[in-house]
Amino acid sequence: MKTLDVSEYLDLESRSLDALAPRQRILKTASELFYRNSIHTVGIDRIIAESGVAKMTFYKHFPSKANLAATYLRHKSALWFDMLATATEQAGPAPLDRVLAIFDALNASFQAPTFRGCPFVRGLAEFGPDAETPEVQATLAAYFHDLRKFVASLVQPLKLKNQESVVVQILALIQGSLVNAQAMRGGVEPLATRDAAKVLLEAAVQRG
Amino acid sequence: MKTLDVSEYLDLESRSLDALAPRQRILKTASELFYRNSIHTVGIDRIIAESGVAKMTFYKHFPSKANLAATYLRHKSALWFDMLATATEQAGPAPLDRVLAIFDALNASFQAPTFRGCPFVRGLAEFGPDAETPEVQATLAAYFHDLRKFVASLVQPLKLKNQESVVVQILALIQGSLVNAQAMRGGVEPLATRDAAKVLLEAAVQRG
DNA sequence: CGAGATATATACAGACCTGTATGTATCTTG
DNA sequence: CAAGATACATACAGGTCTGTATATATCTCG
Repeated sequence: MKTLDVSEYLDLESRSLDALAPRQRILKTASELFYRNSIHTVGIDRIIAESGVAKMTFYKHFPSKANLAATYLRHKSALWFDMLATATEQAGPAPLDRVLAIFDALNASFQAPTFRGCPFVRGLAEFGPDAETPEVQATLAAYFHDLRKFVASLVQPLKLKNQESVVVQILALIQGSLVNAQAMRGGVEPLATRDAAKVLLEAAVQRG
Repeated sequence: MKTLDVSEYLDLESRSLDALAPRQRILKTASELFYRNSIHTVGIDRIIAESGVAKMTFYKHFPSKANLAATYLRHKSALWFDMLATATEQAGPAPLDRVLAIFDALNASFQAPTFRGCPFVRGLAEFGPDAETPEVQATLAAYFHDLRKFVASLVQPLKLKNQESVVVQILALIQGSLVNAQAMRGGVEPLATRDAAKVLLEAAVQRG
């Protein structure tokens, strides 16, 4: 997992727009618009208008829209991994609890009225393999790589024989619960995927 | 599950382009372009050019691009449910086998070099709640509703106490394995989610 | 054959897109 | 205070987008 400078991203959420420097104001506005709608349906002009910034200022800070999109994704990734680290650490030392804390964190984020699914799955949908935006695609690939590494680091202490399979199962439950929450807002048993992860982990532990 | 006329969609895949009537030719071309890339990044002009059809002919058959997008999604839905029905029926009468057949079908489709993830998850990513395309959004909602009903109909014979939770778990594994396959092409244990479904179903049966 | 439907070719309107050019104001800092 | 960096406002170039208009050709079928 590459280290990432989160200083740029962390307090973007709490501060109000006009208390931020132009670059942060652009990033905050773009982040909300990109996530609420989609990247392709939000134009530079709208981001500039809503962030109250001049066009030249925008292009001084972000050389292209693709670079802004990649920065937005890195921003979301930093926030998400920060939340994951906090949640798993607070869950105590037991590996099982730490993995299950992921699903508690997910369920909490589903409650937000602004929840719109996983930014990275949605990014994959918009920027497929044929898209000519290498920075965006590299950012997406890095996220999925890092998430897998993170889950593996939580599962690793269990010393399971088939660790790779269990990691893939947990990842599937994570992504699947995100899709479920996005596709059927509320009409879904919130604890179901958490319970599933518990059953799978306990079964894997028993098998050794 | 609403009945759907699949006659328009079924043999679209096998026949060559110039053996099809204009409407089918447009739909086949659009389907491939939309799925390989995305809906927003493929323009009407490109679909017209590659399907070898005049612009007026296109707008005679499809009143708008949104209508074509919805038709594309219905096309994908019909193919997918048709494949699911075949796979589950061929799996025999045992409910467990029938559910697991879903994952065998999924793993088979992951092998195709044209695989690009779930068209409906990707559709959600492009057409969020704020998009002004009611036909597309209704088609997406119908798909997720139908998939849930389908899984429920497979689980129902098991007469489980917590059937709703098990259905949600299976759905999460389905969507999660689709995301995994799209995000980490090949670098994933193919049988992991199938095994997970088996463990979860057996545990649920034991609990009654 | 002949008429109506269907498909074709091409041009165009109007809106939106990303990115640049030009010039002015404000803010920081030595 | 003065100078350089930073941000502002506005206009514009060149491209793409969806959808329409106009006129011609081909195909079906009574």
